[in-house]
Amino acid sequence: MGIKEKRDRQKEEFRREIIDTARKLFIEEGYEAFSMRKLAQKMGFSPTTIYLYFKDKDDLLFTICEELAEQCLLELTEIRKQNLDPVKKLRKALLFHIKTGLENPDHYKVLFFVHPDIYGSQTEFMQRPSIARDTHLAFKDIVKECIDTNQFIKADPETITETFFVATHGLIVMSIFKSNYPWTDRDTLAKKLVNGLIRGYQRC
Amino acid sequence: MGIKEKRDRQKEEFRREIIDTARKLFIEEGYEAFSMRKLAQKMGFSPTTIYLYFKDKDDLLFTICEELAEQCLLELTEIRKQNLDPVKKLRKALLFHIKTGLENPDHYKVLFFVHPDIYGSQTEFMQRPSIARDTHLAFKDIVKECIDTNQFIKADPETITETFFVATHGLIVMSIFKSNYPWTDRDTLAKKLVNGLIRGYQRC
DNA sequence: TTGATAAACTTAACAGTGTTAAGTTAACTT
DNA sequence: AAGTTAACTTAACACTGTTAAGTTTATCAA
Repeated sequence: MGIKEKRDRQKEEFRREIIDTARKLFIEEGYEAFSMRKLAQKMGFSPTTIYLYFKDKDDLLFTICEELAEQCLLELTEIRKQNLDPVKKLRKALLFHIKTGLENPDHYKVLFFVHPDIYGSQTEFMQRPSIARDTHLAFKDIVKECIDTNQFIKADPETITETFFVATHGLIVMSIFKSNYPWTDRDTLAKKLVNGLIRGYQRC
Repeated sequence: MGIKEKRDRQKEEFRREIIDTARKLFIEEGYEAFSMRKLAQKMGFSPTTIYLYFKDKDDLLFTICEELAEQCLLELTEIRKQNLDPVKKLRKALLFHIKTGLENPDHYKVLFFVHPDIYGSQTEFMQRPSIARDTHLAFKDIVKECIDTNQFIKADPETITETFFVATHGLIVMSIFKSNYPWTDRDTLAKKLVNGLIRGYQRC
């Protein structure tokens, strides 16, 4: 059965080639201008061929974005391991989230604005392994540390995690979609937002 | 010149009819399913007719959304007038922003996710009158009040306004685009977010 | 080596989209 | 009544994602 395995590997390689070309096109042309036909042309294949490797456009785009999310998770795991004050870890993690979003606007758009229901309900999200789930859990663990060491006021870690997440998400999304906003320098605003939020939950 | 005025009025009325039908279709079918051709069919006209009244699709959709934004501004002005503690006013205003966004997801989507650069740069935004500008200024004024009465720490009102805005924006956007998120009850999260943020900027 | 089988890929089409140039009909003015 | 202008339509362009059906190519057994 050596030949079948070889074919499988070749198929896997071609899949990779599609992903890589798509990512390039996607970054070059941006979210709105990307199309399956353009991708096919760039690869020298007919558009239909791609459908033999990916269910549909969303499936392909999502695969690309999950690969980026994987890199983020790695960085986040790195921060968690550091021997730092949990609050400082949280600040780092939140600022990293913002930085990654701003540096990869197209990926971020796909990750949050196509396929509205890919992860399903909360239970489905938590049961099925995914990078998004692991990222969420990593964030939540840092928040938990802040609460357990009495640096944060007593509250539900899940709620606080979600609060932090939507806030930083808002900054990223606003910056990506309204290129002239915010008017305050983005780094300054990011710091103000993160510090403000943290202070809001810190014991004083 | 009575006849010309009459025609102008009729034209204005027809414009209104388009807006009203479009809004209905838009709310019924949602952001993704709306199309100029469907609208034209619903009105019993050819698609091209609409282009005699609106420059393009974005122009039409934006008109609809600005009308909703106008209602929001009215409510916001109402809150400002109330004889309340400025911090309480700010809390009310922010919660109202969230409420309006969640109750009008389709309008909110158009307002923030089509036509990325309609308002131009900061100077352009501040010079040209628009509902968006007035809303921003109303928010900023409440923030200013909080700082001037020494309830908030000393900081640039513009920066704090933007911080608050992007945070609440994030909650709305996340709720709209990911129907299964957040998992924490939306009202609870809205309160936690707003209270947390305010506490982060309050003197203690 | 030949014929059958299966995989890989393409053609052509469907059903849409926003938008515009050119043409037609209807209304008003002189 | 003839000319002008405004209102509206037809037909087309240039796209989009997606699929059913057909063709080519490669692998395998006889």
